[in-house]
Amino acid sequence: MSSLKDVAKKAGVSIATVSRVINNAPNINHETRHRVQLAMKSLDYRPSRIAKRLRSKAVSGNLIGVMVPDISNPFYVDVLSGIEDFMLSHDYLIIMCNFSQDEQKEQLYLDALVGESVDGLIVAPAHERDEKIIALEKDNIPFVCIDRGLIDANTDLVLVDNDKGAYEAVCFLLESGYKDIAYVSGLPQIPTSRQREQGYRRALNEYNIAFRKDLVKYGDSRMKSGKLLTLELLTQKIKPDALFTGNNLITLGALETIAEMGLEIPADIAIIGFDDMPWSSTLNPPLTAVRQPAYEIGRRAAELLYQRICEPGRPNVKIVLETELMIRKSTRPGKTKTK
Amino acid sequence: MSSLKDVAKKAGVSIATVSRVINNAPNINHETRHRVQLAMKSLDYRPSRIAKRLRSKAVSGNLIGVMVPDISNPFYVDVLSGIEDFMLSHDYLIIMCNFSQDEQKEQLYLDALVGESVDGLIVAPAHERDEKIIALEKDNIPFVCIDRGLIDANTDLVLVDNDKGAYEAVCFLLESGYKDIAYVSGLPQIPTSRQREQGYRRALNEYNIAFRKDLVKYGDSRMKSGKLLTLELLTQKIKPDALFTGNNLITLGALETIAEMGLEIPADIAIIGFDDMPWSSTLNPPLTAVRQPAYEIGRRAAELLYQRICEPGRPNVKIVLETELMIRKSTRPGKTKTK
DNA sequence: TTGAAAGCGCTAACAT
DNA sequence: ATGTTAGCGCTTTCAA
Repeated sequence: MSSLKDVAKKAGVSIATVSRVINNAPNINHETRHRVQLAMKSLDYRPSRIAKRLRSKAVSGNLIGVMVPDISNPFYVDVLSGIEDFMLSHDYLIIMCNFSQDEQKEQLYLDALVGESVDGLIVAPAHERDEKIIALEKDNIPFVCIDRGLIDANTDLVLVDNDKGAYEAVCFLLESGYKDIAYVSGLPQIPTSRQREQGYRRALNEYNIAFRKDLVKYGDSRMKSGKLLTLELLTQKIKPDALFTGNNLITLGALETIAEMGLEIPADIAIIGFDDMPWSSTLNPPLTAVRQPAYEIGRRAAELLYQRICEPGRPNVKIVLETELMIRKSTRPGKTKTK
Repeated sequence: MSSLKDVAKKAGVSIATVSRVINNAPNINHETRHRVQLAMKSLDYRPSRIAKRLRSKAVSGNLIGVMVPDISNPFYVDVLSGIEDFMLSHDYLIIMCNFSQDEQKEQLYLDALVGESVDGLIVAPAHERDEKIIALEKDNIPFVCIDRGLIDANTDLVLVDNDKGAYEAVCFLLESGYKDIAYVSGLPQIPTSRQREQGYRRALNEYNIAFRKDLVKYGDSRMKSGKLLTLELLTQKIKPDALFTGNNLITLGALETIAEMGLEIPADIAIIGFDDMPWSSTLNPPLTAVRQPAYEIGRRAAELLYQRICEPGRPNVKIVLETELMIRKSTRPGKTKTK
């Protein structure tokens, strides 16, 4: 790899001049610039981003970190796409960290990211009291939270109205005549799990249906958990007639149990999932789901981070995006209030 | 952020000594080491990975780049997981680059990656004559290819026997009595697309079924393309009675068209997809698919890269993993040779 | 066992 | 309009 020095020598100028043409500073002789550019071409010069970052951290090092809890979750994949699209167009690279909802792994990654002198972070905190994330403020490294807010810190934040999304889904179920609606939750320490439960309860309440403990099951937020929890639900004495599943992976797991038990949707059991997926309509039957604008979340978060990097002092902003209930066929039609 | 200098001052030693305890060099006074460690703790010291990388590129900079053509494809997500799991345990960070099968984007990323002085790359080349990748050899940066080999270069390579996987799938279709089997392909310049077509043709040949041009459709490798191509296929004069789809996204698209046309699987049309997905069994009906060990591919590739970083001179190795036909319900049973 | 100092590739004063 | 130079935080001789 050739360096500034090599280019300078070849072009017969000082390294400062080369640096100037690279960052196209004003006041450069036209002919000089040309000569330098030629030298760069012929040497196949590519600037060292790390040297640049090491030298001047004020200015863009063009690298950010993204911490997601689960890369196998299509939701986060879409978020990542949104982040990547925005960042690429600003010459930023992304270090992807998949911390698997494991706080030790999270800390490992955080330290490494700091060591890389990233310009900023986009993070889905493990939970709302995640001091490891809060600590970033002390280190003065810009970050924006996605999906999950921090309780003791005022930060940039992009998420969705989980309570409302859940509320609408459960109301829809209730209006369709379902009464024994179960909620298959993810990890209760994750804010979204609880906000969605809140919406669920709010809907029940509104329709004067008593909340029943045995109809809510907590697990981790993965497919296997959804599968197991659903099995529990469908084999206990009081069986639900409808399932509200806490995220897309849980939904998939639930679907598997339902299929294995030979149950029909919606004849035997109805289901609405939180998170829509590109293939939701190809499921059996097409799945009714609460759609989060995942790509948009990512894109907005990236925008916010970029702004903050450029202008560290600006006030924090919280962006709440809307969910959308995608009504398909996993629920029996009809507004019959009688079950 | 505190630096070596800060720690050195606090511990009352030179920065060289601090560096030594960090890299636990031999010959350090026990008491000194302790003092330094204390200082590091109290200052919350985290080493600058970029300074390290800048200084000594021979030794591990602990950063690699991964270039995938499509992060929305669950196959690559699994590959990424495999890479990440291995690399994390070796203190490596991953810069994720999603080049979207766009060669300009690919070049952009490649340059940036070189600028980051990554220790190595894991790449799925855009096609088998991708000179941008081959050029990495000149720059002396280690890389291993996944999923797609390079034709003019001898490299480390991890992939699957695509020909065989396709062959088995199509044979299975043939044995089940299907005769007009279509192949919904991805981009023909991608080696896997062609290898899978090869397997398809080989099977046809074996069963004395003439290859028919109008039963093979090429598109890009995304869901929409699968959807469109399938629509073409199912509305043309000679309709196929079975579909062999070139990758998971294409499969999903095909499924969508089939559903929209109100066709039943396998009664009206059979389908086998290349690539299995975690939710294949929850599809309607459970999808028969050619499973690639994606996670394993990633893991092996990471291993290979790590080895090569440690021992640049070792001979190239090519790892060919086996596919597995996951027989489920998207195909009509029976060995009837009569259609 | 420890320290001093050079230098990795770059930017940003400061000179000229 | 261009050159000189001092670092950024680290590793690594070379000395002591």
